[in-house]
Amino acid sequence: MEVRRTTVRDMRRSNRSVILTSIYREGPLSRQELTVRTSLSAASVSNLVSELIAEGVVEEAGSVESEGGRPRVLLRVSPTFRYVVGAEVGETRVRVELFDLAMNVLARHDHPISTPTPAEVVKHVLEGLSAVVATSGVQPSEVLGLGVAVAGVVEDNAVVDAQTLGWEAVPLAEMLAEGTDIPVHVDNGANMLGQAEMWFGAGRGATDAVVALVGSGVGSALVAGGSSYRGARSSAGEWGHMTIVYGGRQCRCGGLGCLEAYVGAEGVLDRYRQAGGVVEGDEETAFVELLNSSSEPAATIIADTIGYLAAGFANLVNLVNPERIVLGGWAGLLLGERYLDDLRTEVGKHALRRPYAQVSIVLCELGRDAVALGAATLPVVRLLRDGGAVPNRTS
Amino acid sequence: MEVRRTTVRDMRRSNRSVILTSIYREGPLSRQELTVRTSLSAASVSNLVSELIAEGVVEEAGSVESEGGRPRVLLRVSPTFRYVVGAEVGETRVRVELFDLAMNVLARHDHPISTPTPAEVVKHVLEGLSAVVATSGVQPSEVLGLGVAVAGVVEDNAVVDAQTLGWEAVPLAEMLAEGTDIPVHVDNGANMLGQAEMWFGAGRGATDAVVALVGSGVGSALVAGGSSYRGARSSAGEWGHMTIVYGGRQCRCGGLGCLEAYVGAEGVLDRYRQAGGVVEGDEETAFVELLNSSSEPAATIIADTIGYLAAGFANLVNLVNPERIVLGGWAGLLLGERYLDDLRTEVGKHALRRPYAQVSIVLCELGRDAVALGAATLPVVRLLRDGGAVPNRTS
DNA sequence: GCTGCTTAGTTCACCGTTTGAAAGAAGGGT
DNA sequence: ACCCTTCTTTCAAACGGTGAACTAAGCAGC
Repeated sequence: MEVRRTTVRDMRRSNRSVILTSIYREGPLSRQELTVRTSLSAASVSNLVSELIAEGVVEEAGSVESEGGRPRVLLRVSPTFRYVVGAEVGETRVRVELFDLAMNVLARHDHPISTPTPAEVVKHVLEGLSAVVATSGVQPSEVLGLGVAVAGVVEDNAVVDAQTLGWEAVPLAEMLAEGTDIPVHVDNGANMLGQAEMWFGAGRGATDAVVALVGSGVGSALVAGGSSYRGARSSAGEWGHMTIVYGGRQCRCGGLGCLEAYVGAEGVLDRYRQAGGVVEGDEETAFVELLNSSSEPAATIIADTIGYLAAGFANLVNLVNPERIVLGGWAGLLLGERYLDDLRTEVGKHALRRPYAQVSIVLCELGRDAVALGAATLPVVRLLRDGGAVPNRTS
Repeated sequence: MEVRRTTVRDMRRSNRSVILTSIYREGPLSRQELTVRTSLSAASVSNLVSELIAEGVVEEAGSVESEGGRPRVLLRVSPTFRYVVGAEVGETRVRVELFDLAMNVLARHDHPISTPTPAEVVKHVLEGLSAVVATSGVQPSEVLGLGVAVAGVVEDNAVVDAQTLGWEAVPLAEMLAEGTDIPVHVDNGANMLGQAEMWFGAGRGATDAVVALVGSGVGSALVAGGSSYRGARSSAGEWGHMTIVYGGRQCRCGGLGCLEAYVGAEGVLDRYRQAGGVVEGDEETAFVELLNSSSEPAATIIADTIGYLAAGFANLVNLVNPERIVLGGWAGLLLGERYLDDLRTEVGKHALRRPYAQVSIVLCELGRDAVALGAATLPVVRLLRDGGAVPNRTS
């Protein structure tokens, strides 16, 4: 029932946000087009836009001739108004990237890690932040915010639970804030990858979608009504541990018959070995080898994997009725590149006709390096929501 | 990205809506309490409330002494300001009920049906509408709206697909509107039952919940962020056809291993028969008999059913991270009354620890007759959303 | 009954916001 | 030079929320 009062000032902020968001998300637009899209009056658009231009958030970007009359002046969010930094805390590295508001990478900094403590991660992220700011030549005061993606459950900017890192109840944002004046946002890695795909990849234009990530493990990001859905306590989207074979294979989560135990790369290779298959090397090369193998057990395992994955997709289709499912993750991409059509038809066998007919199943476009990009959108989201009002910090 | 402009009049409507909704949902409140809850100024609350009182939407309802000062005057939505009608189009009957705004039933009208055509349903609903209006003595102009619940997928007030009725693409609201001046809303039956539970039953206070309905078939209503989630095209919540045993029992939807094939009453009885159990009578008495049986096969079937249902619940818990799951439907209630604790512990075996710890699993409080009640909330929702502005009709 | 105290609700001048109408600006055509 | 079209800005008017001052309504103590 979260209804909020509105005051006369909220109105202006809200309309600034509407205009700024339109300009940012729907490319260069003229004031005229803005009046149509936002259904604000031309007077208000003019008023608000001139304010945004005066503040430097928006700039004019050429003009386009109209039908016989005065040409329209195009507006865009000034890419260099502010900059944003995204960080990916992975299992093997900490990557920090600095972007302008058009999301061009201006600097990158990687640091290898292995089973790091929170303090180490904080140190590496802050080092990376300093490094990318320094190499890009951007003033620290021009950095709008730092978004950090972590592989774990994140509640209120704190990492509540990150099993792969062995973390529990780590106030990461707070810890980072002690080392920088730049506003810090922390969020879940899968959601950030999903966010990147939704804004810049295969999810563009969709409002109800699922970004399904299949790697060694399996997860997903849910998008409902245009924004990320996190459930009651930020842990929604745990698609990998959905029971799909009641009483089936043991999963590392302790349960039986989880989807992850069948379609996660680890589970797939394990099933392959049990079927007599032989694989060597690290997980990824082994997985590729399996996919390229022409042996009988390999073919069976792959077909079964597609079947299980299809059932997992069908469960999503039935339950949340998305308009689009975006398949990603390194193993998901490897599978999808080869068997996307099979997957689609298999989903049709498990899903209800109507929602199946309404969903399109596509592959991720951005690859797994988009996590930092997704994280960097966090400050941008905030900028757009606040209508271009930037927190004034002393720096 | 559905962002909307705000005008100075939207503001007033929005704030009227905030106040009216608070009064309606959070019981009798004083102006003083409204200023706190809505964070509006006392001046605005006073202003808006006096307008609402002048229009008759809100009325004063006694007063409560405060700590030593002037007593607070309690406000409530006037139960007799307008009336609403809810209709349930079931498989065996059309029930129409008329409520005041406090949702007291003032009149009821039932009509038995069997495999009816759309035209017949329209006729019976309109007859029921006339009947309840007549017997209650309410003026037709005082009826705010008619909500109709149908067992099928409803998109934009039209029944898109109702398999049990054999309907496809039936513009039900339009057809009904030809026979009455009262505004008509049509929606899915499971969602309406969920809505009733969320407002008046076991779902009160929750913002992220699932109402799980187990009868002969299995369905659910999803509630996300305080309002019903319908997915991209209104068919979200098809929980019953989630694959839970890959390659398992044939389901009537055509798929294999759907949850419904294991925990729907039909599926349960079928499994019982296959295990050598003998049951007689109609489905419901047979189901009760099975539950009351002390035979070995019955015990096994029941334990298995709880297990499957738990896995289905766990999938919800993992995927959508609700704060509450409300179990209903006639079979669900029969099971839940006996085995709710077992069910809870079984869910714990299939779900991830964190989201499991955050969810509470409870039983429906309203029984299955609440469908019409839920449908009747549709016009109320609209009234609250519009801040008490009623469509002025000539009647 | 009067006074003082406390809390609830109302009135009013003021500020900020959107808006329609009118005016202005910028191009093309003749 | 003039008119036409289309985009953009200016301006007075209308409207809504707010803080501050004010009124209302109860209680307690004397």
